[in-house]
Amino acid sequence: MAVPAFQTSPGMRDILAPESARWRRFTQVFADVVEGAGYRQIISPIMEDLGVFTRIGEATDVVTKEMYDFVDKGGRHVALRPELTASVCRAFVEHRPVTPWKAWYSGSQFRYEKPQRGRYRQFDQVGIEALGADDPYLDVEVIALGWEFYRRLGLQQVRLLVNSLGEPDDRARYVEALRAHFAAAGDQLSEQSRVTLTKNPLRVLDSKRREDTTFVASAPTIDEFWSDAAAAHFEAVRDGLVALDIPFTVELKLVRGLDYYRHTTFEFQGLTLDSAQNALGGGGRYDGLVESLGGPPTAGIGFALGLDRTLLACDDEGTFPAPGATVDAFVVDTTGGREALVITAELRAAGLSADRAYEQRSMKAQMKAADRSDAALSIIVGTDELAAGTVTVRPMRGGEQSAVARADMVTTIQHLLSIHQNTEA
RNA sequence: GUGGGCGUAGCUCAGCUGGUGGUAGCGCCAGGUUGUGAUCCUGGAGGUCGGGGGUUCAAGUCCCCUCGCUCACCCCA
Repeated sequence: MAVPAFQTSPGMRDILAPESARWRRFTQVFADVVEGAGYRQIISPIMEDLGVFTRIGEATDVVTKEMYDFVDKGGRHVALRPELTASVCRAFVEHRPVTPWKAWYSGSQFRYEKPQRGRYRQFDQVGIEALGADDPYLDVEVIALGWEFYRRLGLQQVRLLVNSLGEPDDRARYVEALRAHFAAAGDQLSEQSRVTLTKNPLRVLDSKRREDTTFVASAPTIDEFWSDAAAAHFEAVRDGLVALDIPFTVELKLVRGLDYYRHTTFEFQGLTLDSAQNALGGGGRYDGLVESLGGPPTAGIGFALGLDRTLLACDDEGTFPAPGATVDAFVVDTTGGREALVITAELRAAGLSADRAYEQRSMKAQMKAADRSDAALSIIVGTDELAAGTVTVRPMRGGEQSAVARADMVTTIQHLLSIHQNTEA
């Protein structure tokens, strides 16, 4: 038997440069936006007790069939986090920070699903959560930060959908109305939707099957069931969005997949992504989730934005490209490599980025490597330079090369780089 | 989880109805240029044709299984 060629597990992958640098920048841009609004980072464990996530809702697919759960060696039933809102609420209960508590996060999450483009078993999201404030204008702030993030990435083709699921009682009455409506359709409804109806009538609204479209279209809408308080809350949210000039569409049949939402829900759709995976991100208000995790009654709202799909949208719009990698200086040494070792260390100590070649390759090969590194300068050391105590500094993007005394090398290079930057700017 | 499509060098791909030695481009390495990259020329390395089994005188090409990717459903980021 030959040695097996290992591959990543299904739905999981390696992110190599330059895409990895793009991921890093993605998170950095997000952090800049939300830190500027008073949100502070939380780094939580990648797995939790299973119970933390079952509070998301026993009827959600995320809990019932997509959980990466197992029993560890201590007999604890744990799960890789399928989302981060529940973890953040668990942390809130555990640490009881002063409210309003505003946190942001980034990281991998796991759902055991059949992989598809833009849908992986290990996927990355960035998000924010604001706990302890029941204020419709906080809803607006949260939505606005998501909107601003897309703007910073350069995305234009994003649509914001908003809805309100009302208060728990409103929602319960609406669910009953939906159940009656779809039940009346009998077996004209698709078989799968009839199954969904028994578990979670709300999600029948999400069906994309042709048999269901007329019944979905004629279904009652949530606005008929809003209490006065719920209607007022949603009215304030819409008014706030208008005040901030954020365009939105009220979508009364917008049903998010997680059961804990009440009042405001919203979703950002990528208009260039015409596949079924067009949700770039979404969120909503989840007053009550903290309580279900053993904490005091606490209001909460937040969102999560998917990294993969957002980057696909960026690709489509030709924005936020992967940054190119470059280096200040590449050291070419034909005297054995010892000089290159010392010179790169000296340059790095001076705060410059420096790379070099290995294995004593030919000068031509080393120059080729210098070119490939996209270095601004190459620093050449041959037997002549070694004897004279100099190095040859060669600009790689045009200009004359020159001999420089070793003692003046760093300052000369710093000078050349600053000139170079000025001419490029 | 269900169904459709695909799987040939590091990458992008030729390979017609199974028939004599598996393409090409890019990339990589070396030489042309006894110290100078990005251009040009020449040469070279690199392939279990995803894996396994079967049909056949003969399989990259047909059949079955399997793995992976992809699209739709489901669901969602």
